[in-house]
Amino acid sequence: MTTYGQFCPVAKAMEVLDERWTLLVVRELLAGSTRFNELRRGVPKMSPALLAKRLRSLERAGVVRRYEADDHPGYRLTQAGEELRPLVESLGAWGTRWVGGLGEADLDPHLLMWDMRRTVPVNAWPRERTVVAFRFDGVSAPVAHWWLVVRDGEVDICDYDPGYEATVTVSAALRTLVRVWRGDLSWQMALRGEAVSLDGPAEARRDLPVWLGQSPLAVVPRP
Amino acid sequence: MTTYGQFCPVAKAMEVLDERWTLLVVRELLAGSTRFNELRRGVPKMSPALLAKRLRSLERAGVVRRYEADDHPGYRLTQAGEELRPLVESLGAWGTRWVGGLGEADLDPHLLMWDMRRTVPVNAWPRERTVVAFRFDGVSAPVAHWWLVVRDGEVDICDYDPGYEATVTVSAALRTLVRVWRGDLSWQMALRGEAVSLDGPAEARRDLPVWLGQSPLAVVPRP
DNA sequence: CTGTATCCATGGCGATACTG
DNA sequence: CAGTATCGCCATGGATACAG
Repeated sequence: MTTYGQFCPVAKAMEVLDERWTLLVVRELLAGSTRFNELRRGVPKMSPALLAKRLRSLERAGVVRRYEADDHPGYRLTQAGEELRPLVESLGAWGTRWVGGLGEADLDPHLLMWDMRRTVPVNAWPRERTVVAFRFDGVSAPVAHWWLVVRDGEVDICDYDPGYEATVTVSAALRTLVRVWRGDLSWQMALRGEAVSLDGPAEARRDLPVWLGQSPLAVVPRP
Repeated sequence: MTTYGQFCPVAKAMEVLDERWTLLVVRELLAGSTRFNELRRGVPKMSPALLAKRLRSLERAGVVRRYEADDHPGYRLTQAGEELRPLVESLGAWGTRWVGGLGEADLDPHLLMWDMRRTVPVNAWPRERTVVAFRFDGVSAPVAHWWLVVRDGEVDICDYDPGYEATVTVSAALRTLVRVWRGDLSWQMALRGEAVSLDGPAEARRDLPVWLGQSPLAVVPRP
């Protein structure tokens, strides 16, 4: 941890938080991840060594506590860590409003599916098992096809065919679906312009935008 | 600017903001500084080359706009920059609550005086010229003595005797006065315990805590 | 599954000096 | 006053392999 040589609380806070990846790890913890590899999936481009290092720093700073339960370790936020929620939310709102341009490298389909997995409104889905297949155009084969399976309030994602027939198939450029997810583009506009196309029974096609919804930050008003 | 390879708005925001010093420069701009050397005084440990570099990055990111006026350049926040205010405030509140421990290197008297200069409640001061002298114990000679001069709603600080007689002299360990300023310790407690001693007419001694006040973040409730 | 160990290149950043 | 120019270190962190 490098220091600023200032007593200002903003500077003291940044000494803890300004290192690369730190607030993204906090974001994952705020989203409910606790296990090491669960955290990794939220920050896949971060090396495990660095994640371990950051977790130790955050522990020393009193933001995170490591615990052992059922013979497997886990991490949770302390009260100090939990109180970073408004800060991370501000950051997300600001990023939504003012940092729109996405590079090709930002378009990670795994992260999109992982994000859907944890925020999809399961209560809005049919009670019986429902499978949504995704086909991303212009993405290399191994990550172009994904499946979202919802059953009994449980959500799973696969990058292989789970064997059940898809209720709806969603086809779109990855960039387009990311934009819809972020709220840069509405479901309505995307479907009307055929930037996203759906395949399946009419009723399911009608309901799909409600099933998937959008990222929690999508509601942030744009400048 | 290093990237995270994530479309998440939190990550996109951090790409702009997570580099060392960046949010401290924004803090200075939010506090009203506009000129290059004025900004420098708020981040004295930052090299001018690095400050220039950060200002350019922030300009590219659309957070800051450089302008020319009266033949001298200046910097001001754009709307995107202004909207960082709640974020910086959250950061300050969090730092106040959870990052209390100050190292010796954090105790910079120049920053303390500079911070007072811009937030002192001038309307609470007498109308005639008023001088408060500071004597910091255990600080090397050239920065142990300071003067705060208030007249006609104008505040000035000097590190040399301005020639006018001091209305009140404040003597304290630098750490103590910093703690009072941050709100870690009340004026009342500090004066009662004689951690801070005042010299001057009774009325002025009584009013001094109101004249100086505390940092805006001092009101943040502690855990 | 939960991390460690090691290596290496990059470049960030601190320090200092200097210029229009 | 408002920055540039230059230098060089060392730490950051990316990559990969591996271990309990």
